[in-house]
Amino acid sequence: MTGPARPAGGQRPTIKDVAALAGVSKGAVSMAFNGRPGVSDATRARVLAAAGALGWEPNLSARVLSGSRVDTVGLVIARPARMLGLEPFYMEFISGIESVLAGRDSALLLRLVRDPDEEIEVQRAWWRSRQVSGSILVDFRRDDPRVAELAGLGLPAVAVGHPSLTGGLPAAWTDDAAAVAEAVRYLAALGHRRIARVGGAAELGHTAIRTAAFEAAAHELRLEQWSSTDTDFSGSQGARATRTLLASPRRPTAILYDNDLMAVAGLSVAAEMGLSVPRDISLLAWDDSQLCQLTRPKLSAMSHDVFGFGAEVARRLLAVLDGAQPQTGPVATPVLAPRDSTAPPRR
Amino acid sequence: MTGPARPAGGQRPTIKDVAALAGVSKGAVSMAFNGRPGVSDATRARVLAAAGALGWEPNLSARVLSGSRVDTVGLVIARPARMLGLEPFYMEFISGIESVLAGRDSALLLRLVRDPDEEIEVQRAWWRSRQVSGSILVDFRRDDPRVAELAGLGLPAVAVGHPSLTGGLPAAWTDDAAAVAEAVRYLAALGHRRIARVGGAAELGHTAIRTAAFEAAAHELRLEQWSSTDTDFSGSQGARATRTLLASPRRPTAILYDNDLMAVAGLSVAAEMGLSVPRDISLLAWDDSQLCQLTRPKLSAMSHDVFGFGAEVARRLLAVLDGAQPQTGPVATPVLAPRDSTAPPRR
DNA sequence: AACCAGGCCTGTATCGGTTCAGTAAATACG
DNA sequence: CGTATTTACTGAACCGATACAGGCCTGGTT
Repeated sequence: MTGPARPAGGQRPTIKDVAALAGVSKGAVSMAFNGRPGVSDATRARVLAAAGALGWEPNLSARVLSGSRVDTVGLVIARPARMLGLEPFYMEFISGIESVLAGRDSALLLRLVRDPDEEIEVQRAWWRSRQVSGSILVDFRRDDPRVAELAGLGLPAVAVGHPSLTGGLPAAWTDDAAAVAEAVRYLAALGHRRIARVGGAAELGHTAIRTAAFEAAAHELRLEQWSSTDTDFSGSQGARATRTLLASPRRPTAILYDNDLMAVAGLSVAAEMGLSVPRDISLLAWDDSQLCQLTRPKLSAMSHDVFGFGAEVARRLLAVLDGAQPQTGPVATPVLAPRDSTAPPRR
Repeated sequence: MTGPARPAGGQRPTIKDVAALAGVSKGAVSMAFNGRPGVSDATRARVLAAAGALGWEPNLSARVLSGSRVDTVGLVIARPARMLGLEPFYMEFISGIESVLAGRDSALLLRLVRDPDEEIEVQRAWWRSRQVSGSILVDFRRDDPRVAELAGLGLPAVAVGHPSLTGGLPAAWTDDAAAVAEAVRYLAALGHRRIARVGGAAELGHTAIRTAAFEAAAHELRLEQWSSTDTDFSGSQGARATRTLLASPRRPTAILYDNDLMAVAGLSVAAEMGLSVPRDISLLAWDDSQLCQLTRPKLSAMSHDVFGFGAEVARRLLAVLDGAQPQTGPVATPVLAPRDSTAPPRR
């Protein structure tokens, strides 16, 4: 006994089936289901019952096609896959984005690519084919080609990065310059006069910003010696850079890292070279993921709320999609979380 | 001087605009653009030129609606956000999935939720509204409600988990039982007679499988003493479990962990308690992300190719979507990567 | 010269929704 | 009680693509 209302196996029901079962027109089903006025309470109830019975949910494509707003947010990350696995940053950032999107029935379309040009291709295709209603852009470079390209496209976007990098796009960023300055001042206040920094990827704009801020702070505090090295953010390069620093004739007494992972690597290099942390060398991490509290000694770090950062970025993008005035501004500045890997230098 | 072919600001061109510019009908544009026969080479060239000039890309929704196959793959991860940030596993797994999807112009729709019931809701909505053409399911539990639910829906899926957990769904898994057995045999061969295990989340099926395999191996090898503790995979719980173990009167001489993070945590607990690794206690990690090589001593680990695992799962799902016979079977078994955290026990 | 076969292209139906003008019935008003 | 207003709903147009039946050439056969 096959009910005529339920189409044959595998077939998903359409609005027509629901309309037939409820004994109304397609239009009425649409109004009822979307909570629009124009149908009586009784009819609305009948429609919802019919939809429930058939397990009907409006076809998203059809909905989008007929002009409804549906928010799918795009995120493209352009870093080598191997590098991503270990970066706690992104997963937490994504979690934050999701926490906001979930409440709005929006979804995150994620794509990992190799380089910025490929990202542009993806963003362009997504936008033109209407797969996304807006995008979140990360990892800006100096003179980032995405700025002009995406602005030209008209793709609504929120950029994660300092305005000096993100052009006219609505942006959100952490004040890394201030954070670096705080970090250096803290180390200097402990008495350190020779401070090194193991930075991130040279091509990324925020690395340059931090490097400049580091130099400025070093000058201002009249440090005896300082240096910045660039890496690819990986643990192995962090280790290598640390090894070089610690093997130099007048080695630094403190090192500032651009992420947690490299600081962890630095910790074992110090051990490997027979140096005690923080007695012989102070280490200061960046991001402050859980990792920092799992090492021995626990890592002091510049700490920020990555989850909240992601959430805020998502909120701003949704606001843009709602047609609100784009909000551009910094989010909370990373603050120092002093733990056991920093101390005054031995004299 | 506004060309009539280019619609006003912000408006994305449609197939109609392209047709007009190329001086042909919509149908011809469709054929030309999709490489179908029925148009002359000259016309095809004109159409492609027009499309390029306008920056036209077919509207995905319209395409899907009119019956074309477009693959969007869904992935829902049901774990607390805080736990995800530090799990290198997922990012690498996702990278692997992406590496395959990218070649097929498919995208990954990602959603993070709190619990399996919420996941079912999401999957159901995605499928019914045709947002995804298939899904990848992870983190199976005993009697997982998703099996029946999604099979009933008819959602094409590939399950990541042992068939004893994934019901009739096409599945891919690592042979954790064999890997645990190898781990225990290795430790026993080194001379360890008291071995403990710090396991993952009790509710996850693969944790149960590993626990059972651990017990079986312990029996088989007539170990003097063994125990398994469950955790939530977090570093802090890994540390706590380790502390308890090492503080017990007849403490184990070797500990096997269910992920890298907890092993790292274990390492610092050992240090904190004045125990030397591997002289006083051997530690063996699981997954073998980059992290294992950044600690001191370097962590021995059960190593597997998470990136490749993700890629294989994606390949199997795409095969299912292509209508091929679903492929169910294990992927490569984790193998031992001995490093510096395991050694014969002190006598 | 008449006919047929392809090749190339147009026109229209279709997918599954939303929207809106229009209509019929119910209610309000004078 | 007749007319204006409101409410509840229908039917058709439309979104932007694809698919397919059919029309018009051109060239080859008989």
